[in-house]
Amino acid sequence: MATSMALRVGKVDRILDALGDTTRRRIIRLLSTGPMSVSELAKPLDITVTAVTQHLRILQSCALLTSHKNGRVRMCSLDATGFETLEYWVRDCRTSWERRLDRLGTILEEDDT
Amino acid sequence: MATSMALRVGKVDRILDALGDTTRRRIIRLLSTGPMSVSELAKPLDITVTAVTQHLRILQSCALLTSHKNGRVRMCSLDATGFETLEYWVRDCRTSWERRLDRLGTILEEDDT
DNA sequence: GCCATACTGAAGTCTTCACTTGACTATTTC
DNA sequence: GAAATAGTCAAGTGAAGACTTCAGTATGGC
Repeated sequence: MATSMALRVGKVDRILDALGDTTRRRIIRLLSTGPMSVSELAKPLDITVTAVTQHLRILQSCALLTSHKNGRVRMCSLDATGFETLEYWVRDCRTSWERRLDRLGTILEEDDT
Repeated sequence: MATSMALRVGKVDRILDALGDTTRRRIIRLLSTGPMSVSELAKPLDITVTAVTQHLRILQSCALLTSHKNGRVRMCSLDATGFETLEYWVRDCRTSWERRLDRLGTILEEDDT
């Protein structure tokens, strides 16, 4: 990222930055089948537990994931909070210009490439 | 990205990769107020038109954006298709383990960090 | 207590990808 | 037709960040 970024990024930006990585998406897919520990995640992903921890921190910081440590084992599960935030954004994003289309649809016509 | 990636990525993966960039999100926010040309986008973003074109290609390849060239001017607008795909994914993702929580909620209890 | 297990932290490497520049191809206007 | 405008293409640069390794800190079992 050559752009400034990180300077006052909102919730949604942090969520989309987090989801913009293959490994983190794979973590989410794994967890959608049920809670898993750090090393249980590392195995199928075929990366070190350190790498997993780093991803967990990011996913947790934008409320896509929660974890609680039980003894020496950290158990991870998905967090609805972040997904709800994202869902609202996507819907807003879609409807905002669908409304515009409705308004204009009857008035204008399009030309194609 | 040090991971292999790009080897058989699905629609949603492409969408989330696209949205995982600040500039592309800013393009989407600009377009949510109405269609704009390439150079109209470049101005507020404060990057070259070349850079904008590159982002447009990516956004278009995952159906977040459509454009039609009218003379020498390319007009860009958002495309509902990609956003719908994403909305479904987010919802699925959320509900999949909310159902699990419902099933387990009455049976087990949690312990905290 | 001692060894194994489960994870965390700091520091370094290496790849990807966002952006630029410079040259080129339409279109529009005069 | 020349000049200006709008955009595209190819190639190169720089930085962000996804990994790794190695060392360190709990916790659990013997």
